[in-house]
Amino acid sequence: MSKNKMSTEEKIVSKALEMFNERGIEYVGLREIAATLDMRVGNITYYFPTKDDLVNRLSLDLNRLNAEIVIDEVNLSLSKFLNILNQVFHNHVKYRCLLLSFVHLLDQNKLIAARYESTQKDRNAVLKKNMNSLVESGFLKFNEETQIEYIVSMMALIIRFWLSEANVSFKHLSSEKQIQHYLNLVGQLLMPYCTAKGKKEISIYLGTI
Amino acid sequence: MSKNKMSTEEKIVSKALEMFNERGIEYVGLREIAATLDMRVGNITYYFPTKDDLVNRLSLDLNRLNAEIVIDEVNLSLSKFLNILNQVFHNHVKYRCLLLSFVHLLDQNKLIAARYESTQKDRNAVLKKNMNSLVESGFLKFNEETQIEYIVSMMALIIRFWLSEANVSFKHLSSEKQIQHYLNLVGQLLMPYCTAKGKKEISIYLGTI
DNA sequence: TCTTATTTTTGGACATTGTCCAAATTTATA
DNA sequence: TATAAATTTGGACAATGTCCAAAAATAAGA
Repeated sequence: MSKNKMSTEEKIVSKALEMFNERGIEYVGLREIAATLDMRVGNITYYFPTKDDLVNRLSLDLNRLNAEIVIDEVNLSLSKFLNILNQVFHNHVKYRCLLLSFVHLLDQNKLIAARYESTQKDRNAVLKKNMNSLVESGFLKFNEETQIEYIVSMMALIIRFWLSEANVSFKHLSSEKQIQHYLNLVGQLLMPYCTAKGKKEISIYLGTI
Repeated sequence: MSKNKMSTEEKIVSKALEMFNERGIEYVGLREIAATLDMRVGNITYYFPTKDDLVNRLSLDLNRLNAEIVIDEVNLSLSKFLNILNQVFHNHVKYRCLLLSFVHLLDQNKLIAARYESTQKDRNAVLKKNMNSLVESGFLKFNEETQIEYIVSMMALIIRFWLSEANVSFKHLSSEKQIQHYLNLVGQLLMPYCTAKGKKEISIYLGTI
């Protein structure tokens, strides 16, 4: 992280993320970022012609970070699943500015909108596949297909907006405590559809974090 | 709604809501609103010194609208509860611009933030009281107190962010269909904690909307 | 090493934004 | 009708994202 060997572009990206996270994308001007880095605005627009391009870069970085999370689909357990969610939530905190501007970004930033469109269906499909894996390994049990759809919808809602809600309702709590709370919600969401084995593992996982 | 007998202030509020809903609060300039109403910006700032004041006015209007919804706390049933939620969701659609900018408004608009702070705890308390009413009238049954807390947390999340998610995931659906979807989610959320009587009423209510 | 390209950085312009205010106009009051 | 108050105007201000020609710094070729 030593600032010396950072390229100009890296410096801009890094500082922009820092300031955006602190005060919100919409409320940090490019000139402020430039001033902090002791350069002029035009220099930022040399690397990122528009602010949307800069924000899009951050969005790509978050995507890459999330893509690094390995999902063991064959041997999936409930604790592994919750652990993956835990990692996703931590990435969200690192790029919190994006999640807090989620709605506006999607109908303002064409670049991000286009990419999101193509990945969101995949995400829900992966969630659904994970639930089916957990059924097969005896952690979950559903009576109807609609119950899986319901669980997936709820999870999608939590994953997309947990940080937004935490930001308005649990601002006084640490990120760690916030994540704990929403992991707990996911656990309780799954509870009614757990086998005895599943209930046990959730309790253990939630008890140890 | 005839435009003639509207005062200047009413015209501004009405047109601002219309344009904000259409394109987002942050992306509609005061000069655009003024131009549409064939007046100058200064005229808007005469009634609303800052844009925040104008937005705050809309927020107050939404609060008033929601306050008009009558909650029969003594004879509450599940269908009545879902019906109330239905009305709230319709009000949200009318003031959609506010809900879509929810996060930013709360850490940008001091006026709205202060008011929200004082009402949000009440709202959760009301939700909790409603759940207890539904237990007493034999619609719901909880084994532990934590289950009620969980249900209330989930409902709060849905109520605050259903419109945001609908805006990114179900843009192609009509508002009516969107509301239907999220009422359904609430129904399925309650299902595992329903008595036979409760299950029946939810099925009926969700089957008829 | 000197010259020529190429990349990077600068400084200033532009239209637009929210905010502000003195002057002009309209409306109400006495 | 004369005076006071409320409303509307037009123009200013600083800050925003975007853009571009010229200057500076770096790399490449001789």
